Amino acid sequence: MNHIDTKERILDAAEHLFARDGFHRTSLRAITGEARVNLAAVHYHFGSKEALLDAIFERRLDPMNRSRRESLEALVESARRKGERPAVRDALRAFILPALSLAEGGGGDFMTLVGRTFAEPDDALRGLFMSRMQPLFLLLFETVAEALPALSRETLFGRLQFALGAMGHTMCRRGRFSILPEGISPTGDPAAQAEALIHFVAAGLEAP
Amino acid sequence: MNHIDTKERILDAAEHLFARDGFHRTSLRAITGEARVNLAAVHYHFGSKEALLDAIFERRLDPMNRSRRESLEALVESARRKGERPAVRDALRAFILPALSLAEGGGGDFMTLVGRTFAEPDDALRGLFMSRMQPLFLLLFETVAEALPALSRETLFGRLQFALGAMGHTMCRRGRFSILPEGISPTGDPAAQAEALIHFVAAGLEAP
DNA sequence: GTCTATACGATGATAGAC
DNA sequence: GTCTATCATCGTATAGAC
Repeated sequence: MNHIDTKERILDAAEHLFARDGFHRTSLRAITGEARVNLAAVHYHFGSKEALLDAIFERRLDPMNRSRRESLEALVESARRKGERPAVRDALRAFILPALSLAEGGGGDFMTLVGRTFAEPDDALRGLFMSRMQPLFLLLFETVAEALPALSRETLFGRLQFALGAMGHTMCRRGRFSILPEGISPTGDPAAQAEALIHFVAAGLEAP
Repeated sequence: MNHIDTKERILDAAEHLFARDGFHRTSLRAITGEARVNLAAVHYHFGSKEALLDAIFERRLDPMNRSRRESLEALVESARRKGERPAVRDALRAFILPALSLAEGGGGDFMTLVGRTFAEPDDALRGLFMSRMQPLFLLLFETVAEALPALSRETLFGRLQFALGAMGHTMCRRGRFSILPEGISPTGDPAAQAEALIHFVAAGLEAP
């Protein structure tokens, strides 16, 4: 009867260790050790190490993306009612703020894991993440296309790739900077950093 | 007497396979198989799988970064002589064009590997790359700081992180797009894509 | 249905013969 | 310098206890 506890304990331990050490460097034995379950429980409940990662995504990403979708659709609808175009910044905010909320509400490990997986060299792992993100990326693309009708779809697509790269890298590093010029102590405020990111990306997308 | 050939053959095979399959998914046995050398030769010549990756970086990254450094220093010097400020776009070009040249001149595998490592979740691997890049990143920071004196150093540092994220992600993916909206067939011209990237990033850095 | 014990092939690393 | 042999550890698979 404690199979739910077992699954949740495995998910919690794996989320924490995958975020801290990366997928490939985390062994199933480390996960089952931290979760205090048997090694074979992972394969019984999830099937494989990769499927365990997928289950982590399912648990947190799907609800977060539903919230993002609702915000984006409300933004487009509201702009249409007023006969205006949606603002690029509002579209970016609808995409970024749910991630910020999750990160500040105890889901910091997960957001680090998301950023790492978006930048993942291993296409099999990246595919797990991207297949859940693709519909939302397409919606973001169409929303920004409405906001910036002067850009060709090809140009906008290229710029959105750059924008996602900047956003993914920011989420992935989450304040862990590798290079620090003399006298720089970066702000630790995630909300301010999110606004700076939105400002940067919006300027790039809106470039002539 | 063929130890030089052995080292070079291992480096070539490892560069190719690390770029194609990623570091963790490439086994030493696959590398030594392709290079047609004994498994233990890797540890004799390089010491470990990680040290092999580091040797790959040393072989290509150090010459490329010397070229970047010369371009950046020439840019700053030329602007000072004319009593002007360097242009953000020129600084970005000095940084990006050597990578583009290498990619188009047969070093495509290496540039893919660089992009992958910049986005690498494993801090040990990422550190190998970052320690070689740090001096150049600092020079890029100081150059852009001269180009944009109105920005505080904290603001500029944050924006440069976003910019490096966009650049790294672009190099990492190198035309392999995961999401393609209806009717989009992205340009395959690397030079045009590099200019679009410079345009995007410059707009973000120069935002008010 | 849940969970455990145990074993399998492959991996990175190492020691020592030549 | 090069090679063979060997090691601990990895993800995975399965048989069987409760």
